[in-house]
Amino acid sequence: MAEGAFELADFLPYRIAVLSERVSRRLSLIYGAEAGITVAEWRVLVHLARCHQVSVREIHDCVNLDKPRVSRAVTRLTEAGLVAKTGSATDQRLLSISLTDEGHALLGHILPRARAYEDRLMSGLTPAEQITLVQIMEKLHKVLDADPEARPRSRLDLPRDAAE
Amino acid sequence: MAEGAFELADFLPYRIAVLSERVSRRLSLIYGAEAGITVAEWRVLVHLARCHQVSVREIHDCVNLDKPRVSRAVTRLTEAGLVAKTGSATDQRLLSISLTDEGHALLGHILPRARAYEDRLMSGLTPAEQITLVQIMEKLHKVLDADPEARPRSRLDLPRDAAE
DNA sequence: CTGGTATCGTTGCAATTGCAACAAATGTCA
DNA sequence: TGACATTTGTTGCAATTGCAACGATACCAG
Repeated sequence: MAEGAFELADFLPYRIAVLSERVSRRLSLIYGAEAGITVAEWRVLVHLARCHQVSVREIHDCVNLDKPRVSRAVTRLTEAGLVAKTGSATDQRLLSISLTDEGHALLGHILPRARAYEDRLMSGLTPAEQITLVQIMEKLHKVLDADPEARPRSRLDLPRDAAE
Repeated sequence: MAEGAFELADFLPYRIAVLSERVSRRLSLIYGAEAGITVAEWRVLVHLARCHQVSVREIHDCVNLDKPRVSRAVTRLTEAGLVAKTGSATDQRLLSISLTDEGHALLGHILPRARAYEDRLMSGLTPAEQITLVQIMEKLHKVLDADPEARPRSRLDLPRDAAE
């Protein structure tokens, strides 16, 4: 029985990967069709909407993209006029990246649709289930946090709202 | 308030993607270090352990990999001696792909570790939560099943054990 | 200052990916 | 039978990816 049938379809990492890819691909239709935006560019834009003046490294730390990916995404977004990058005055190494008006406008278009998509997903769950899902995902993260072999989490992905 | 801060870290598709990538990367250390196996090759091997004589298309249908990916994975696995591909007698187009003894041996090594990893993940959840997680993921899939824009699910990923 | 070290953003490069085109084999229908 | 569509597995190719190395700037100890 040690090698009882191994059901890939029941294997939790596989299940999560399949769901994740399906959810992501559907989402990418929204920002991909609306503007030729990739997932990296999407994450950068969204992050900039919140943190208005940030460096490449800060983005890298916050949205689960490696530095080269952020760098190239920012380059493309700059060429597309959605983002402006200016050198920091105090530290010549740093870039100060921010949304342009055009970038804000684009997000104004896309964010509502992204929210609507999330709402549609959520609508399949009861409010209790919505909370439970987040809690369970957090517990899985906790297991990985305790695993020295696992890649650490981005700072911003840690639970934030817990009572201090 | 229509543009109340959009928290990427609270956005469900992002959350799922981050967790999925973290879980997958940790898993890939197991089959990647054990043998230079990629995720595509891993899925093909596992599928072959269950379905002993299958074609490329069948694998493609079952493990959420596109045909070229399966084809190349099978090629590499064949070169590595883990898999044998023979032409079908009845239909010259079809390949009949199966594990070699060496492939079985490798899986004998890796599967217990994969199971142990899954168990470790699961150990962070109560038994009730384990069931709930699967149910919730299934509900999210259901939402996507109803969405004509979403990519359809693989046959094998549909819930199977439901009472007929 | 000055040499060594760390940080920042970029670039190179090999490998992977996704998608479409493709040849070969089979099926279909007159 | 013979033209046409379908299916199967592979290949081409452009684009993306992950990782390491790099130049440039800033920090720091003596």
